[in-house]
Amino acid sequence: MSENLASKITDSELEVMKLLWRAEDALPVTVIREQLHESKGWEPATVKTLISRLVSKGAVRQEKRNVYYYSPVITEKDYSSWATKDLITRIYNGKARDLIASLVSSEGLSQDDIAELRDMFKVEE
Amino acid sequence: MSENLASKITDSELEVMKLLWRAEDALPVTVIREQLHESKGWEPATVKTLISRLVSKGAVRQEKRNVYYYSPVITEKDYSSWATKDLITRIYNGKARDLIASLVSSEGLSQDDIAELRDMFKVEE
DNA sequence: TGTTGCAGTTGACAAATGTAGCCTGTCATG
DNA sequence: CATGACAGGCTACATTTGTCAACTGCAACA
Repeated sequence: MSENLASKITDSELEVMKLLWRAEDALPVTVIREQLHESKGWEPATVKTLISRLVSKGAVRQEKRNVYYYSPVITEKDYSSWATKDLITRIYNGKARDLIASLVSSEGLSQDDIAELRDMFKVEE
Repeated sequence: MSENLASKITDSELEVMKLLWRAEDALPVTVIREQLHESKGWEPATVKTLISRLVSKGAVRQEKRNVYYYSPVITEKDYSSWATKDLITRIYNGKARDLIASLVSSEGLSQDDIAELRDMFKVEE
């Protein structure tokens, strides 16, 4: 892993981040816990651990009200940009266009996708 | 991590794979060891461990000559396709075009890249 | 006011990962 | 033939990650 702030978000932690990103506002543990129990079957303790780790890493901020409320520090956009760049660095020798070339060749894209992309690049003049 | 064969290749192991991918032919440990000592400063033992793990995982095949020669089972193309798809699944909600949109917006692509891509999509009719 | 519930904190523990040493047998070389 | 280098196989050990339980204190509620 090329080192960075966003880097250290692990797969499990990412699930928490996704939740926070989707939320309008800061969330109390209660909500996070419930949702991740639903979707992932994680026990309260597990969720608490993940949140704590994210806070230590500076990826999530806690805000004191009656009870702590949590909100993301790292934005989804920042994170996905970072992750993408990381992939490109590690696997495509730093060449973004190699990534796309790979996508285009290996049925990673549907015909629709390709059409859409063609438009995208047309407009993007 | 979405599970798969290629999945289990770790960052360190990937360095070994890259070497094998670049090689025309199967390589003896000697060569692998030397190169990774150069580029990564890894001790012989470390390299041996990585190779062993790759063999157990079925990502690398060993072929007995005087001494074992190693060659990749998983191709670079397969691996990068998998890794890319994995990124898309995990971060872009499975939508490849979101990945590309992200690249286009967040200066992940140079003007040259974009021009090149436009051509790519033109031809790719 | 005593009791119960849960947020926060700490500790735990197995599996995976990064990194590396030791031992043994073989093979080339003196 | 004796010896030294090194391949292969096994072991080791710290750190990270995935999962979770136990303890502690506050706060609501009977």
